Amino acid sequence: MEHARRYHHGNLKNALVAAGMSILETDGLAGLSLRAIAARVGVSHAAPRNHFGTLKGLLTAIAAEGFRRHAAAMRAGLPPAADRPARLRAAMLGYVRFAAENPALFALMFSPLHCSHDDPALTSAAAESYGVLREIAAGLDWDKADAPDGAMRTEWMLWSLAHGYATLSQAQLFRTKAQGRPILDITDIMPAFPYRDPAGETRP
Amino acid sequence: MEHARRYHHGNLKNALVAAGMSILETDGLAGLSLRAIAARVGVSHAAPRNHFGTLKGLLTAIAAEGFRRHAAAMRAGLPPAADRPARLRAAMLGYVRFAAENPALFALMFSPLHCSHDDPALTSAAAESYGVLREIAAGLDWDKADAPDGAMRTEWMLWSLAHGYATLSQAQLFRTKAQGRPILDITDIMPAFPYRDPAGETRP
DNA sequence: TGTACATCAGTGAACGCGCGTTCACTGATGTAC
DNA sequence: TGTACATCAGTGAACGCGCGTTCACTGATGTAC
Repeated sequence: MEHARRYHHGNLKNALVAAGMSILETDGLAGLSLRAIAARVGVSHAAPRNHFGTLKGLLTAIAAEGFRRHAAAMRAGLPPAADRPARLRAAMLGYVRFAAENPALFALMFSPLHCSHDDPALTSAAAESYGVLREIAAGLDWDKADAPDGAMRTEWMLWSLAHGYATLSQAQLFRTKAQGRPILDITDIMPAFPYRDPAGETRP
Repeated sequence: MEHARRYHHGNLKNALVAAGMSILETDGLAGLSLRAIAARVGVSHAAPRNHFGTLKGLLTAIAAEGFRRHAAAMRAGLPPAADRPARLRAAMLGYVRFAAENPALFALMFSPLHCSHDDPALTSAAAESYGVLREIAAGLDWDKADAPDGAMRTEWMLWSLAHGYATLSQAQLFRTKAQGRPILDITDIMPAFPYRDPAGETRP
């Protein structure tokens, strides 16, 4: 079979999302137009409508895939469950590394201008990322761990730290003037939270 | 004098920045075009060129003004210097409140797509905000305070926490599913850092 | 196994829009003498 | 105090572009009988 151009693509929906990812890598968020995505796949720019309705729908699907990869990236480097402080560090590093390696995708994922954050597929994909930190956060000891919604506070605290660090280092606004070198990684600004229950080796 | 439309505006540079602010409030970041800004002032859309060169120059100036207001907002609610833990809380709350009240401006300020983060005027305005946290961070005690670049780590840690929280709460992606209510404010996710040197009342 | 037909997933042309930039120009301002 | 002139800060028209959407259409697929 000659692999000839067929009228029906067969897997256009996924292909469009993949093309979007590829454009984000090469041209950044500014180049991510409906026409550019369709062209990358080699399809009429009216075609995406059948699968995503509007541009925002397509961008939202790309962002959702971004969250899935984000979660996977965080999980990828996790050491065995026994050493929980090491797992915490690895997850935070994974969060930041993903943002650094996929800046445009990362920006898209959190941009309400580009995608619909109330889309169920997007929120459930985002929950995958969230879930990683939720696991990590369980049993972590600090002064607000016993307050109402303690577990939720812990998750938010870690998430905010990672997200803020990732965003700010990308903006490159706040490097030290004195020596012009940035802080090396996020673990340098993480308080040393001990874990307290069963499995924990404790000293981070 | 009839206040007639004069050929020369007299204060166009500032007027354009102010118009930009106003558009950000009413129409958001998506509505912030050169033509829209010029129209708001009542001037030809070629006029801004004389003062800002390109659109990006104008947006950068708006972002710089944003940082100045951001710094002012953080300083506004600060209690007297004696109660340092209270000052810390107030500064962090101010950071987040500013972002919540000016979401579009806040997004612009940190968007490399829209403004030039290497512009000297912008970085120096940003340093004003940074300076507030630097003050607050001095003398704060935690386990990395004595590490190399301890002061810088402290600033970054606070800044990341505030920025991450501000951004994530705007995205509205990560509210608790269980009860659907968000964490109330950033102090709920701040570790209780004591201060340790002279003026500190210590217990936060 | 064949045929009719509904449905689906594409095409390609056209629409209208708002955008940032450029350009020749003109009105106003300020300075030198 | 008056005049010439350079400089500055606007105008408005035109340019060309890429955008998302719409629409009538057509080729392919799948299902009923």
